[in-house]
Amino acid sequence: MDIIEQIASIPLFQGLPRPQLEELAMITLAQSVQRGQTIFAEGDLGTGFYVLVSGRVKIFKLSSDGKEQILHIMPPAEPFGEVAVFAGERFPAYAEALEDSYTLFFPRTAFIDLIARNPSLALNMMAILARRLRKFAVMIEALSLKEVPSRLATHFLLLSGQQGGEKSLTLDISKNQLASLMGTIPETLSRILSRMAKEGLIETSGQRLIRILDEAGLQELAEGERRL
Amino acid sequence: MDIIEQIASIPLFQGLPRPQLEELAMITLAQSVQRGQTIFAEGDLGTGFYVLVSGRVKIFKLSSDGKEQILHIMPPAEPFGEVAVFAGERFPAYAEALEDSYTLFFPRTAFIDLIARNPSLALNMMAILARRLRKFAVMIEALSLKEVPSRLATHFLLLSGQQGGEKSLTLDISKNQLASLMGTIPETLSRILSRMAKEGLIETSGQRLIRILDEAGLQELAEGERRL
DNA sequence: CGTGCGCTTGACTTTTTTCAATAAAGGTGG
DNA sequence: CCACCTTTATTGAAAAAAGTCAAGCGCACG
Repeated sequence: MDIIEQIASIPLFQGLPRPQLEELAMITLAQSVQRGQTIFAEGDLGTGFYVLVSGRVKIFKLSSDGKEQILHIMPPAEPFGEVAVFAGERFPAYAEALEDSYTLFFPRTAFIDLIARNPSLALNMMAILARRLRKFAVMIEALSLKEVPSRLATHFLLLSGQQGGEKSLTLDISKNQLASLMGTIPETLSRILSRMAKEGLIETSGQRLIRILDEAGLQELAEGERRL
Repeated sequence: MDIIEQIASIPLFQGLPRPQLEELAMITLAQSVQRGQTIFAEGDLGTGFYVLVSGRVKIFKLSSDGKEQILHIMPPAEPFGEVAVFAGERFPAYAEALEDSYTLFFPRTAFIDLIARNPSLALNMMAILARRLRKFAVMIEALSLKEVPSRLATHFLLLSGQQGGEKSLTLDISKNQLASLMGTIPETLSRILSRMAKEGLIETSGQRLIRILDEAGLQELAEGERRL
């Protein structure tokens, strides 16, 4: 697949006329990154942003004692690092490839220039930023209002919802990473999972498969009306 | 002050040519809200967004058991509710006036229309969204990485930094609300404040004045290198 | 077939919350 | 301006939740 096609298939660029896609292709830098490799670090100069074409990337913050808090796990087709382009010059978090990945890099100035000439691109971009804000608001609520079992139940229900009500969930990250995403540590996560299983809410098979057995029960947990 | 001047003084609309300011003024709805009054509720249809002209507004989420998590305290000149305009049709949180306030309301369709014709407005809007994302990322980090004393220390240092290194801070919200902002409860906040005072890190006078006595000590707390 | 990393489990400590009672502040109306 | 009343803040004791440290298991990978 050539670069223009790749660009055209990114939701962010949906609706852009052909000539501007070509223009984008001219300024794009294709980049392969290996699993575990850092794409950018917090504080780095943000001279542009990335779009993930294939693979998976985690965006995270690091505390002074080295613990990491995952902010996003980026699936393909999502832009990342774009906040630096609009809000300031420095990246506010780290980005690291979880798998061998392939990204496109868009330099800041050329991109801003393009936006200035293309309202539909601007609207796409704003929709993406707004959606992300919404997701963060949910995360903040979850982190601060609820205990870990509630957060976890919320997360499972959300995943299940995203997968069309599917009762069998495949975690796409390790439990260590899930713990970080939930704002806790692996030990606590592990204990809570086994308590959930003991109460017949879920069933785990292998280390990445989770089956929801009692959706209503999880719902109660999520809302704090029940405890383990 | 007439509406056009009010609009022109809002950073979001910086750089808009006069005719478009006039256009905006035509579609704007001025609105007074009293302290304690709800401006919109989570789930309400977002037919537009607001800009705060005077007063203060809190944006918050409510858990099923009624506890609230404050997401923002909006100062004058800031837009709010704009996420609904770009990401979907429903407001993702509640907005309530903390003081008697005065807002301008901008209907969604007319605003999107204007953006489509005005790149600089689009860029302003993106900068605001991006800045907000950045702030949320910091909040998520704080909520999940640190214990309450660290979060509080971080918050004080941040406030002090915003006020140009000023050592005397005036809280612009009640301690109940500060507790919610820190993701904890008033009792815990109260205990931690008194421990901070006992250790000579801060000094409180009245219920809204805090003086930083030992900045380096707060710094250590914030970074988890010290405990109370 | 062993080594390593991720995951689990147990005992213990620390932190935070809960519940309840009291104290202080701020605003209101006399 | 004061007394009252509501709201907001503080404090104590006990319970619960989460984190730390340490040890052990198991599966994947070389």
